[in-house]
Amino acid sequence: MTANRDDVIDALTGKLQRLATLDKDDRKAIAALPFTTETVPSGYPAVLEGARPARHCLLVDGYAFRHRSTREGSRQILSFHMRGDIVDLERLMIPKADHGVQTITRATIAWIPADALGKAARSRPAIGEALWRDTLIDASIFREWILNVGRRDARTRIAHMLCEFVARGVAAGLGPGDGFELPMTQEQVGDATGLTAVHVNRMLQQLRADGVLARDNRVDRVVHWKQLCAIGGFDNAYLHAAAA
Amino acid sequence: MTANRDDVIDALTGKLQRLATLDKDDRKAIAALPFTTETVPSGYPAVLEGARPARHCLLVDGYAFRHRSTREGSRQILSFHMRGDIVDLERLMIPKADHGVQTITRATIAWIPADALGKAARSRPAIGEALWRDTLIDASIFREWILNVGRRDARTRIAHMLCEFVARGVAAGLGPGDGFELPMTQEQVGDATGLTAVHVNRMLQQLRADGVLARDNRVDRVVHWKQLCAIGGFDNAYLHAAAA
DNA sequence: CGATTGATTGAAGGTCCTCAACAGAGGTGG
DNA sequence: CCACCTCTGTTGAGGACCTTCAATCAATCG
Repeated sequence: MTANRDDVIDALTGKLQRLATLDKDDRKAIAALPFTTETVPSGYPAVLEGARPARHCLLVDGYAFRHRSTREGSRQILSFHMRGDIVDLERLMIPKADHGVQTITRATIAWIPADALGKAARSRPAIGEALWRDTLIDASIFREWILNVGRRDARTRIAHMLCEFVARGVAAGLGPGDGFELPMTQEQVGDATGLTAVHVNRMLQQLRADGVLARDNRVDRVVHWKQLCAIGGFDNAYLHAAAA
Repeated sequence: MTANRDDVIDALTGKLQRLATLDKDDRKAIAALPFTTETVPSGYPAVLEGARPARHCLLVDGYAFRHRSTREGSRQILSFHMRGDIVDLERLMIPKADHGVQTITRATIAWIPADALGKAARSRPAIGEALWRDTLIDASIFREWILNVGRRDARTRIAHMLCEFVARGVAAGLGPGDGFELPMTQEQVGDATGLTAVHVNRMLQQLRADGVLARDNRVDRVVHWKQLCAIGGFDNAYLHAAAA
C-alpha cells in the first residue's frame, strides 16, 4: 500500500499500453509526469460532484466508484474503478465534475496536475490516443450498464456487473478470475444495479447456492467465473480488449 | 429533406462550434470534408452491431437512436440523435461497432469517410478537441441514463428522458421547447427507459392529463416544457452547455 | 382492401420494494 | 478491557409498481 514512484508509473504505463502502442519517448513522457500520492480510507470522497479540481485522480491501489444522485437523493453507482484507472479523465475536456468519486476500500491515489496530463496528451499523440480511447471504452461500458439496468432481471444483472468487474480486474493484473475477491458491500452492489440492498442479499445467496460465489471471512469471492459469465449473459466484446 | 452540400456543412459546423472555438481554417477543413448523402426511411439500420464500416454517419435531418440487445433479445435504446450528431463517433478510436444505429423517422444521412474525419481531427486541434468533447458529453449523457433507468420511477423517468430530448433539440435549432414534437413511438420510449410499451402508454396518459404533453394527429407534443422538467427532476448541467 | 403498425384498455400476477427486527464483527471511548 | 455503537449482512411479511397476456381500434401501407 506504500506509494513509491515506480509503482505509480507502472500502474499508469501498464494501463496506457493496453490502449495504444507507446514508444520510448511516450514512456519517458509518462514517467516524467508530476504527481503527489496519498493513501485514503474507504469511503473517501476523492472527487466531489460539482467541483472543478485542477488535478486528475489516478487510482494506484484499492477500489473506487463514480456516482450520481437524483433530486430525491437516491444514489446510482455509474462505474467501478481499480489500479491504473484515471477516474476523472473526462475533465481533460469538461472542467466541471458532473458526478462524484468515492473509494470502496483503503486506496492509494496519485494526483496528477491537469495541465501536465493535458500537455502530455497533446504533445505525445500516442498518449492522447490512449487517453481518448480510454474515455471511449468508458462510454462503451456505460452503454452496457444502461442495457444491464434497463433490461436484465436482478440475478442476471448482478452477475453481469460482477463479471465485468472481474474481467477488468484480471486485465489490470489483480489476479485470476477464479478466486477474485469482491470488495464492495451489498448496498454498493444495489446502487450499481438499481436494486435495494435487501434484494441484492437474496440474489447473492442464490449465486452462492449456484456455486459461483462463496463467502468466507465476511468477503465474497467468485469461485466459478465462467459460470458466472454464463448466468450474466456476459460477452466481453464491449470492453474492446482493454480487458481481454 | 433534400440534401444539399451547404446544409450538411451547416449541420456539422453548427454542432462543432458549440463544442470548441473554431477559426477560419477549422471551418475550411470542415467544409472540405468529403461525404455522400442519402435519404433513408424510418427504421433504417444505419449502422449494424458488430460491423466495422469505414465511414461515419452524420445525421443531417430526421431522428435516430443507438441500441443494444441482451442475449435474450430484449432491446435497450442507448441514446437518441438528431441534426448535427455523428452517431458513431466512437469509431474514430474503436473500429468495431458494439451497438447498432437505427432511424426513427425518414432521415438524411451524410456519410463521411473515416480516414478523412480522423485526419481532420488530427490536423486541426480545435476540431479534434470538439470531437473529443462531443464523445465526453455523450458519455455524460450515458451516465445520466444509467441514473435515470436505475433510480427513477416510470413517470419521472419518461419525463426526464423527454426533457433531455427536447433540450438537445432546442440546442440543435430544431424549434422552441414548448410545442416540440416527439417523433418516437411508445415502444421506443419503453426501450429507452427500460419499461414496456403498455406501461409507457399509461404514463404518457398521465402526463397528458397533467397538461405537459398533448397528442393530436397521432403525435405527442410537449406543451409545457418547464413543468415537464420539474416532473422529471431534469437539470441540464450534465449536457455541459452543448445544449444550453 | 386485407394486413400491419401503433395506441389503448382490462385483468391478473410476479418481481422487487418497504418496513422492521436481529445478529455478528469491528471500532471507539470511558 | 469492557460497554456501546455503527456498519454490514440476514430474514420475514406485506404491498406496490410494473409486467404479461389479450383483445380492440384507428390509421397507414402495400
